[in-house]
Amino acid sequence: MAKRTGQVRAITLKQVAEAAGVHASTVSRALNPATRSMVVPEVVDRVLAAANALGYRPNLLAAGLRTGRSHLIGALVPDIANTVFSPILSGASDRLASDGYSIVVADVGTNPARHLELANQLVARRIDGFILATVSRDDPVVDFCLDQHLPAVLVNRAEERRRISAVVSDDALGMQLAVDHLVELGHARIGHLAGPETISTGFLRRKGFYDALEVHGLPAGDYPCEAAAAYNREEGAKAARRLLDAAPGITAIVAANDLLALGAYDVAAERGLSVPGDLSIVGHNDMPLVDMVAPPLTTVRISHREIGRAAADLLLQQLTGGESSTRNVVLAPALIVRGSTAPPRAQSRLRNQQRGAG
Amino acid sequence: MAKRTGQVRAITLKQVAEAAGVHASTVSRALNPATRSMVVPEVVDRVLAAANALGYRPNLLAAGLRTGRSHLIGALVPDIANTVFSPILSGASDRLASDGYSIVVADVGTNPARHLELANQLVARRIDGFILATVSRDDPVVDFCLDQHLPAVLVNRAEERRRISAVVSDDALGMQLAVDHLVELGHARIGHLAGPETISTGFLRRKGFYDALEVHGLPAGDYPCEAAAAYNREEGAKAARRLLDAAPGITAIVAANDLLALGAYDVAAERGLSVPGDLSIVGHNDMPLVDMVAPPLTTVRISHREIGRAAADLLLQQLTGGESSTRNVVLAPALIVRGSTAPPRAQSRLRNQQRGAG
DNA sequence: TGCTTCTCTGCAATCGATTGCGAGAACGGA
DNA sequence: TCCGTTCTCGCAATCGATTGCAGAGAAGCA
Repeated sequence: MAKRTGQVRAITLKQVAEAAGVHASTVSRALNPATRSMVVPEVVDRVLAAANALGYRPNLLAAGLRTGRSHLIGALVPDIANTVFSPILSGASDRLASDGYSIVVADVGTNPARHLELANQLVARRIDGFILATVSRDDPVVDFCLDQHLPAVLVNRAEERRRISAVVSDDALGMQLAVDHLVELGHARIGHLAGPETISTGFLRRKGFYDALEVHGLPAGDYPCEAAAAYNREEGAKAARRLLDAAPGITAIVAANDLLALGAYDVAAERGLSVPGDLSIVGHNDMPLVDMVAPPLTTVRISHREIGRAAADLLLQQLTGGESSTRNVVLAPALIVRGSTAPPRAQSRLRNQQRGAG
Repeated sequence: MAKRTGQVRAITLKQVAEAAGVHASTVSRALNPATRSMVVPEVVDRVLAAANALGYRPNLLAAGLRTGRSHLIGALVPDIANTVFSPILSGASDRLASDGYSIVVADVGTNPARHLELANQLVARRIDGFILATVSRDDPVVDFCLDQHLPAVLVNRAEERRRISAVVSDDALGMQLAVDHLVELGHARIGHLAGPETISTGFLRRKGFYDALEVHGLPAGDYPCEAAAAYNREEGAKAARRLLDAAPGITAIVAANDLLALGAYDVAAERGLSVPGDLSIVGHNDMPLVDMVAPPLTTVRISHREIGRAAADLLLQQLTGGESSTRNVVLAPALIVRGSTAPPRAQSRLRNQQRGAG
């Protein structure tokens, strides 16, 4: 008697048509606001009533097959669980949902060979567009989208030749804010804990850091910089050790990312350096909970949710308006001053090192 | 000359058939491992060669329409950006991807009216199954899935009548571990900072807390408990204030969630109570970075990624094996002892309060 | 050789919605 | 009354892959 398995059979257009006493094509037109004017109001009412009574829901697979538009957006992210990417997804999903689009997420991981494979899989699903949150500076998926004329928007990273629209945080401004803040506090010897060169933010923030120091006329010889192999605490700590070894005179570190900054915290603790007494540290991103660490991290805040929303906006414009001119949306970050930065103490670093060694 | 808009037209089955000199149905059979045996190897090779040469990718929309299986899984989560749900998604996505399934995420937010609406939208996409990460104890979507015979798996919460498979952490065990640890340290007056009663984890952890105290034969009168209105720091702080006001004698707090625990940190700081000297605090979940706060939080670790993976497993079994017996997978949490718990100091709370007030 | 049984492949229907085209009704003007 | 428009609506093709059915040919058997 009861169905053992398999869903309840859904109501189809044809059944609504039968119930309303009209042809399926009429139902289709009556239900679509764009074509509703082709049907007399009386019939529209009858169709709507029948559709409601039966609880009709159009089969989006069938509609997608016919129209070529699936109303699905593919999102390629390196890691869904990353606190940078998940708010981006959330913001984009929010914006897209209000226009009837859904997001299919593909966690591409770090293996670049998988990128194209997963992109192809999404194309096989006939997704209408891509949100590319992948991070590497030269990404084959970008060319892939260009070749196939697939609508796409980059987030967190712009395409150097500006062939694809992008939404990014102003990394140069972010670094400028960080450096300005430290210079104002009196720091003159500032080091940079960079992200990987192959990742766009790693590259751009490093450049931003140099440019920012330039503005203050600080001497080129005092720009120590070490790049971490990955954006995590362990690699941040390793790079921080190299940085402090290579440039023991620095009184402040600007990190390319909060996790790197926390790696620097670990190293400071190792070496008996107090933060911010002996060493000021600035992060980037304002991840959740960095206001709770000891000391609370001064960092550059980026609204990732906003980035996601803006990316969705750009994509929708491409999809609906046919707006095809590529453009970059640059969102301004803000410096959040907390407890990890303070004026430098003269000689304090040395004193502490001795105390730590004793 | 160049296409102004619209994607490059994709290769279809028919084109492959033409190139291989066979009928489309033969191509379909040759490409599908399950039906490949119906085609002679020589033809299979020819078809595969043609498909590869043309770069053929089957249109999953068309296949889904015909077969009724979209190979899409819908995930309903309250907040994609939440550090609890994003690893669940990540784990599930990982597991599903290896079987050719993709995840469509729907951020349902807190508005329960939207739940059914979004669920319906996903059904219209002909998703093959649901992963329900929604949190409220009575969720209309559960009945919806049952009514429509839609395969579904709950995560982080079981269905009381066991009508749907679920993957959960053992909340009772988690609370037992926390309480055991505190009792071992010498605490006798322990309070509970509970989650909202309407949320399943809030309810179950509270129950687990009571049961755990019972095991140690601790008197019923000493079970102070205050429930937060939501799982966040602010509400956690409010509830912690109520808890400390109502039961000033407690020397330890077991929180239902890390964020609530951090709210308790804020209140401890407000009142001049040192953690763990005057007050030990235990969290739940082991969110990223809680090892970096001051003091590092002792908490019950749940592997949310593992939960996601297990949920995907259960769902795939339902989808492919036809395994329809509902079952609950219970994952064991682990206590991670860090710096926020210590033996109670006799009278220390009082002393500190006086010092704080002075 | 004649008959059955298999094996392989092609034919055509099908999934459900959309849409170009044309038929018929309604209407206005002469 | 007749003709040309305009407005509604139905017909049927279409999107691209899957699959039940049947037919062609080969193989097996007497």
